[in-house]
Amino acid sequence: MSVIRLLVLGAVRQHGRAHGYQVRNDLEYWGAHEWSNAKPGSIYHALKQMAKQGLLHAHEVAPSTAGGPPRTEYEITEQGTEEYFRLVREALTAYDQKPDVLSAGLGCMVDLDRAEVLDLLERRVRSIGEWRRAVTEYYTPEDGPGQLGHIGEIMNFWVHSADTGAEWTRALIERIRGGAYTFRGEGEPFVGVLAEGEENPYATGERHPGDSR
Amino acid sequence: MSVIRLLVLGAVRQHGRAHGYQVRNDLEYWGAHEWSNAKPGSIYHALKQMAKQGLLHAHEVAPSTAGGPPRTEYEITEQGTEEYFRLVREALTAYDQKPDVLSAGLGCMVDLDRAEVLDLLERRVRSIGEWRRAVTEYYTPEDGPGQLGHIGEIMNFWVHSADTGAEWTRALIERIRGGAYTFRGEGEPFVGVLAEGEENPYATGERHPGDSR
DNA sequence: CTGCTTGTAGTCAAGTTTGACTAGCGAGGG
DNA sequence: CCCTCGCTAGTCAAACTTGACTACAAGCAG
Repeated sequence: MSVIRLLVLGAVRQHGRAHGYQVRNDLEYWGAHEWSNAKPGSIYHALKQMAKQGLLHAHEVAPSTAGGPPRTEYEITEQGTEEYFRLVREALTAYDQKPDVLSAGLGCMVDLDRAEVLDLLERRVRSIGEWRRAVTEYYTPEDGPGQLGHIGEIMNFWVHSADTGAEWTRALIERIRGGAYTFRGEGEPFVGVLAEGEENPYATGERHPGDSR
Repeated sequence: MSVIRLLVLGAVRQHGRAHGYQVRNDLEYWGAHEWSNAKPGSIYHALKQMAKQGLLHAHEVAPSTAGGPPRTEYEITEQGTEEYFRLVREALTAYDQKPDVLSAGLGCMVDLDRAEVLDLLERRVRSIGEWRRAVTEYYTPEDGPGQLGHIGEIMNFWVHSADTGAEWTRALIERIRGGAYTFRGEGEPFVGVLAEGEENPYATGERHPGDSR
């Protein structure tokens, strides 16, 4: 499960056709540089790699309109779209303690039907429950939990995270069931990418890592 | 902040002298393969890299006593010990939304004084608070939070994680203040590594990734 | 005593991530 | 007019991670 791939596919897909810098800006707009490893190097690498694997189609394109080196534009292929949906579904369902995966899934969930998202999130809650049961059974010695010493705090922390994660997911399910947000097939979708030249209202003000000095 | 480095340094340090497979087993004992990227490749790589950097001293040692290729034993150097403490402190203090970092910090916290750990955890709570303030101010548009659409759920999720994380940390502080666990200088330390040949009671039963088939 | 499985110990190539670096263009100051 | 700054757009080497693979020894089934 690569978060970067999911995010990049999602960004390219919403644009129809996008170059690397656009993707990079979208991810910043989503705040992805804060909660995932969405750095320029990773983004450009993911684009190239997925183009090589046929998930994206690369158009070698004109020298950029606004200075800088020539840029390549990408379009998502049918295969890429399939992979995209597979990744979104997985991100919403699987509990792997990686918060970035869920975050990315949340950003992309409106590309699915409301009903399916609800189903996936229900699954998520169940899978958290199963995980919790497995862990607590496994790491609870017969002679009481004291055996583990401070190492037990690690287990305690996991379990706490799982519980609060499940609780949050249930609340999200209620919000979505209650009609929040606009999902696939429900009319005008929420615009989650920046148009060409549009400025990012959530720009961090931090310098781009690519900038020298 | 490399979790692997922290874990590996911690394991080698507790043993005094350890070879790769021992470290690998300790990390499994701690459950680290579940909540971090502690795979054999990463572990051996970290050992070699840190040896190259002078954090560990490598003894090219006899062919293994129990089959398999000859093994190298490692000892932590003074520089490595410094780095170890730096990493533990950082892991306990910094809030970077990476649960594996905190987990590793918890596993190693007893190598510090009780008072210092309490101080570090208090800082952690404060730093979560600051982070929360920054995020909520930043990502709350003037015209109400509805602006963000479903993207707002990502922020919501972060903030929820931060809040429950702070709550858990406060509870941990209380447990430690209340006398739980044995910290540095408080007598017989909890044995957190497996002796040579000791079996791991928490072995996953899953096959080692290194095993063929 | 042959072949098969299990356990010990580690290597390797391929893929990914990181952080620093390059390079073109326009705006604005001096 | 020249020079620097900041923005656009991307590259690159070095480090790290992954998952599959190697190799040796002991146990044991037939």
